[in-house]
Amino acid sequence: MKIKDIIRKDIDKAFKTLKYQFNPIYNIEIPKIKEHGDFSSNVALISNKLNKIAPLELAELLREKLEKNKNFESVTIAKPGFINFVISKNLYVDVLKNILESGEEYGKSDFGQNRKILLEFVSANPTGPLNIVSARAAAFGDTLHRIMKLIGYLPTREFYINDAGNQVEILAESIELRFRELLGERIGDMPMEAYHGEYVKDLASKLNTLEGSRILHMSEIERIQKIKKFALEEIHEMQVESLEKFDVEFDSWISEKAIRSMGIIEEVLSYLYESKVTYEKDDAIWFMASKFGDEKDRVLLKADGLPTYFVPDIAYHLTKYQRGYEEIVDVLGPDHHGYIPRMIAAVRALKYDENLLEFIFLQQVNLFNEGEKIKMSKRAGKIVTMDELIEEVGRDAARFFFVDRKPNSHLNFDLELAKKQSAENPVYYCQYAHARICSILEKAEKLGFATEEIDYGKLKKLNREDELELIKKLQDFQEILITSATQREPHRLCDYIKELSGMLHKYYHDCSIINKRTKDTTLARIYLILAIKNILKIGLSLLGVTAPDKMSKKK
RNA sequence: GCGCCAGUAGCUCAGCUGGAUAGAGCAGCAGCCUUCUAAGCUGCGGGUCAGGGGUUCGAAUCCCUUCUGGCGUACCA
Repeated sequence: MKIKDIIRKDIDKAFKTLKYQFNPIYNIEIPKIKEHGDFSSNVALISNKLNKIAPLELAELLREKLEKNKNFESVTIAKPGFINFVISKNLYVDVLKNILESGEEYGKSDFGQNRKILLEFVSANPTGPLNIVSARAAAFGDTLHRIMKLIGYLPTREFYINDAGNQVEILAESIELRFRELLGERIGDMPMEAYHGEYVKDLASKLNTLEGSRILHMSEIERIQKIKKFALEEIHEMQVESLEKFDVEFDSWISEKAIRSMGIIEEVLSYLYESKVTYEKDDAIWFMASKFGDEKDRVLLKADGLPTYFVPDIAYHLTKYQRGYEEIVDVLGPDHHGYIPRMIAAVRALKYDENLLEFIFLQQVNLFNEGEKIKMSKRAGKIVTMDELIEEVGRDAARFFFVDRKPNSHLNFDLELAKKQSAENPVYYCQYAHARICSILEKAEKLGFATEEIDYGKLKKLNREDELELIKKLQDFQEILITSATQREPHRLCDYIKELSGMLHKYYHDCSIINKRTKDTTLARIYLILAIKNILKIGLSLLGVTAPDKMSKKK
């Protein structure tokens, strides 16, 4: 049980003995200032309005009740009506014991109650290599997934492949042009709308190896079909490989083509027709999105009779509901927010619960090189790919860096800086903390301190203020996991790891852990850093970052 | 024009969903290696939380408004 939960229980109990109304939505937090105790609650302030009693008086009544509780060393009240707690050392010891006993399993909980959550992320167009934005999405989504899984949710990672649209046609045509060029034809300049990246040439060349010139003898339709199929497979494989390098896997790949062929589109359309929320105008079929909160109506079927992108997307979202997910999370790029109202409108029209559906926007990634912003354009072929990024800064740094900020903040990434100053990247700071502990443990082992069997009685020896602060920090880990998952803000975990690492580095400097003369204290300290190591390792692995035992020395 | 996101130290960003004296990391300056790795630690300077109103015991956080930046506003996907 978390310390905060223990305190909450005690406060609730104390409150019930008083004859006052109380507001259960109060906070328990770790105050910024040490003088305010280990933990602090605003329960008296919050409940103030429900009663005709001054918050300070109410706090005093509570204090009198809580003071007798053995969980607390002291309970005091402060200014407007805070109640501040200094907790008993037994609670600290319990925290450490718990971490050490659980080992790598620590952090596991049933908080999520096996709720089925769909996480859709990346979902990049199958028209080229994954770019930086996809890399951010991959790191974000995957970490969120790992955290959710650990705390008892049942999350599914899903990638939606837009393999049925116009852009695939254009890709195939681009490849064909490069292919003809390869065989000696003069093609002149590539059309504006074509894909210009080098990978198009690579694909053309591979196509040549596989098929040779015989595909030129096929009919136009047959040929484009052939190239499309080839390109989709190749690019899919390329993307999967990039993701693998990033240590990101998906549980489910859903193809737009498959959705189209499953009859769901027809299902959606006929439902909408029957609900009388469509009409015909200018030879097109429209959905009355404005009746469901969107700013205007949207086209479902174009004048040429083909569905817009919107329709398969509705169908896709329908499958999310039909598959029984209790929370549906779409992680989207910054340029898609305009389409949310229409998707919600569609969900409403289909009579599904829009509250299950949630959108997260990852803001754009601005790449800088030597202080200059790099313009990216997929079609023009000017693009820094995910592979290039991993190549340059490494997987650990890239993953950490992408998760280490709020999702809806823009991300400025200076490649040159990341390369030059890789040693100053926060990820090294955290990894070093882990490696540092390993090296202390190595020394301890050489000196004959056994760590296989832990004598929990020794933990009482931890008395230093920084040691208790460290334990306090450790006990916060589970809560960080929960808020990271429920708020969809895994950057909180990065912050936490950075802070814990900082505390460890400082502790290392202020206190020599191994001291042959005070064996018991040394053992207790070893147990403490073992617990820290455990948390660092778990935390880093949730981020997809390695926790090395050694760092090679900087020269 | 309308909509979404943002605006916090010179730079990059946190700020636990309304708490007490707003914090890190870079960059700058000054120190710390015979010791468990100096990829580290300590100290100093640096702020009108974009501006202005409001809500209340209490606001960087919530509401209104102005300004600035990014993105969106297709019978493209």
